[in-house]
Amino acid sequence: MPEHAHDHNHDQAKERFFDRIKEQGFKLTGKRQNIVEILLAEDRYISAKELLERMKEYYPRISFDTVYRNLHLLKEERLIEESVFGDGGSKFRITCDTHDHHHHYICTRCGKTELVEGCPMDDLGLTVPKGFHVETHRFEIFGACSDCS
Amino acid sequence: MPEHAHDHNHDQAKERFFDRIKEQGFKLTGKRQNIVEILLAEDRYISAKELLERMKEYYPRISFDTVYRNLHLLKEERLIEESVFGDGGSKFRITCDTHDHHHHYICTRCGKTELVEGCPMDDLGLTVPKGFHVETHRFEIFGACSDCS
DNA sequence: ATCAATGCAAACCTTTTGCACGCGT
DNA sequence: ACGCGTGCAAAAGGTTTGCATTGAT
Repeated sequence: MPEHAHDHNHDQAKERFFDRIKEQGFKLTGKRQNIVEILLAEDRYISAKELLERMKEYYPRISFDTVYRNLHLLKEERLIEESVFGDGGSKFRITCDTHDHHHHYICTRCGKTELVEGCPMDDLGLTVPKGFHVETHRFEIFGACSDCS
Repeated sequence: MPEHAHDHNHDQAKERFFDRIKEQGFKLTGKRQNIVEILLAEDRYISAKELLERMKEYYPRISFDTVYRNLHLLKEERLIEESVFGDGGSKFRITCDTHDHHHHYICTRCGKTELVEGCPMDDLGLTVPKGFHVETHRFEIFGACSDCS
């Protein structure tokens, strides 16, 4: 893959996210663009706090409420994913649109992720207890990535 | 199983938990006993808030700090388990000592659990990414139990 | 021009901490 | 008697909300 191909894919992905926002009837504001850009460039789980700090570069007056409101909106639209880390705080990452349903290896140091192959709900041959109605599940593998080891 | 057998097992289990606390050099205070008793009787995930309310029956002056301090201690000693629910708040349940490592079906309404047979880390045949050092994992299945459906 | 999005401030909820007193050992 | 455990009060941290203003369409 040529070196500039990555940036091209990156821009393509960005436009796809922007289109999704507009299609859903939400305004494509600078802050929303900025959130998508940051999450897309980082490609890892980052906290609302870190996101806020990064956004202050372009929007010095931005505050937590705007960040959270947009994160909730983007999550509703399934453009980003949320995970509650060990310390109880949430972090967010851009949705990997390469796969539909998936799970992650998550680096607890830097938030970087790798896809898990398969899903325990499909592959584990589970016997769901009688009368139990499954709604959601959570499968996450935490540890240190190769860079952070 | 005769009707009183359950209570007998229950008392046996209770004593085992109390012994564990003493063995580790911690004082067996009334509040610690009460927490174990409540969690043992409930046999489901309950929040610090609910626990506090229940304990007020016996200890009207008890406050959150004591509840949390004891929950942390009991969790350190692996006598209880913690799970972060969808709303971001933690809930706690007595450790099922019947199995060592395990996962749960968890009712999001009442907190009741059922054991999951097997563990995705063992049974999924995972190929851990090169350089990734696995430390912990989380696998939980949420839904409505037969009582709450 | 319209109505959603934002900034500000304040509230909210869960959880944690410092300190002096009380209780299990 | 000793020192951990507890209550109180206050703070911390992350997240949410009401309201007036700004800005994308």
